[in-house]
Amino acid sequence: MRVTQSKSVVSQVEEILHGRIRDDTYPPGSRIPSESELSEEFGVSRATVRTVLAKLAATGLILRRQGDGTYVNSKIRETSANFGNLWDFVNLIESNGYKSSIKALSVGLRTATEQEMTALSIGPEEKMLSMARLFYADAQPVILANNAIPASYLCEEVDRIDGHLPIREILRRYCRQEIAFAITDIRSALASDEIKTIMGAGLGETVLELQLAFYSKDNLPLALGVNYFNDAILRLCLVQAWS
Amino acid sequence: MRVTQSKSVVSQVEEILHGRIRDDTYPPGSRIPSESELSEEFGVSRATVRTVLAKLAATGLILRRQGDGTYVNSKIRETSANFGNLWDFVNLIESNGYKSSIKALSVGLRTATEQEMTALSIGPEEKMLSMARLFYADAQPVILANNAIPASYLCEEVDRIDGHLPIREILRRYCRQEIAFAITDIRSALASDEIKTIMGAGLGETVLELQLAFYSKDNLPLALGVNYFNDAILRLCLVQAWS
DNA sequence: AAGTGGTCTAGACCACGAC
DNA sequence: TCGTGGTCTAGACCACTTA
Repeated sequence: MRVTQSKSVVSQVEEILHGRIRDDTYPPGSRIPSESELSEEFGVSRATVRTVLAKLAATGLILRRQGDGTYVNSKIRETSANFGNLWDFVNLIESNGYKSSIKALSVGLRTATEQEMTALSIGPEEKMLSMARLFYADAQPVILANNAIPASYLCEEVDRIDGHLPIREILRRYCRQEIAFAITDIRSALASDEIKTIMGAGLGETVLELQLAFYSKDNLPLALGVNYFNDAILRLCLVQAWS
Repeated sequence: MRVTQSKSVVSQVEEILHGRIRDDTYPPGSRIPSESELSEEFGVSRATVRTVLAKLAATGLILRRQGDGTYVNSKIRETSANFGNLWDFVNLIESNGYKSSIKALSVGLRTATEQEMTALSIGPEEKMLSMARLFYADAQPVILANNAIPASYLCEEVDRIDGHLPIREILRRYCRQEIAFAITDIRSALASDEIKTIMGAGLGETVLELQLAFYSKDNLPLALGVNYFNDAILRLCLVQAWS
């Protein structure tokens, strides 16, 4: 396998090894080649290989034992949610074993709420781009996602916006902004009548409420979100790994 | 500041920089010295400095901009929970601005439940060390934590166990096992009467239920936990950062 | 004793942003 | 243009596990 210059060497090697774990070239519980063997195979330095293996170990996908070797974690399915892709709902739904789809309920401008004015440090005259979307697991609605972006960030007309895109992609395309970090509050809540109507049968008495704030590298607040999550159907699953 | 050989150079530099952010030597929003300046100050290579800065950036504590510099993230309080220490409840309670304390409700042996036998791949004759503990924020109980460890892992007498220690420390001291990774399911639930009785006033209708499984580097399941979390009082807050 | 991962160095070159 | 962070290399030495 040769490595080209278009993407970074690290991310290329990462994709290859990730793929080998996914397709059982390296089966669960098995030992994968040593750092020196991998660095020789890919024609890269051992430091580069170590960077990749450290990333995979951080997600819990592999376990490393000094003096012994590196093993594929048999307790973690490749598909299971981990911290990095946790709020990637499409991925989350599919890793729960369903087919995912998105329905855009509404996309449009409105005035900012009190809460938004505080969180985004904007004035009362400022408009917000507000989006409501419903994520389905097979035919069952499981996540109601409300997101809002200050309209001043928009570089394009509102009616050109594709309501099916993830928030990260919307900010990238229509605002030319990149998310650097996000802060999430996780709460439990009683399912309101409105949510029960929208989410339909298969909803328990309670839902998970995820309150999100997205920021740029310049510490600029880019967007706010409130997501209602039907945890009777979907598992919200986190993996933590320590070195 | 000289660096000794007792701990790793990386962790020493990390502690120093972390401390400087905590005590406002590097105030929120300010630019911190460049990689070369830091490597010169500490007498370590630039690679070592980069390892430290990558760790801090992964927790969202600093923001790095190529061609510009490295800045202290003003949106993240040093004390706020991040992924690495998320299930460190003492830390979590104190980062919410309370004084934390722990009450051990019960510590003892019992037979394994069906669920535990499946999750731990053990037989019906196997005993479990079961612990119930209550975490307080000031005088208010906020987390009810139930943990169970297969009794076969124990190296010491049950009555010598200190019920106030965190699960990681209990496994270390009394079982000589180290946690390598953990899998958590987050759910919302109605507060049962039993929980209402234990947690008392200040509890909402719903609670967060955190179901945990801890594993060793050998992929051995070490312990299971079910935690009930009063999210009316305590914020469960996650920070994610992308490179 | 041999092989594994863990730590650290010194230096090269590149991409990007501010001035 | 200059200084910043981003990427990658080659190699040294150590700690640990296994045989």
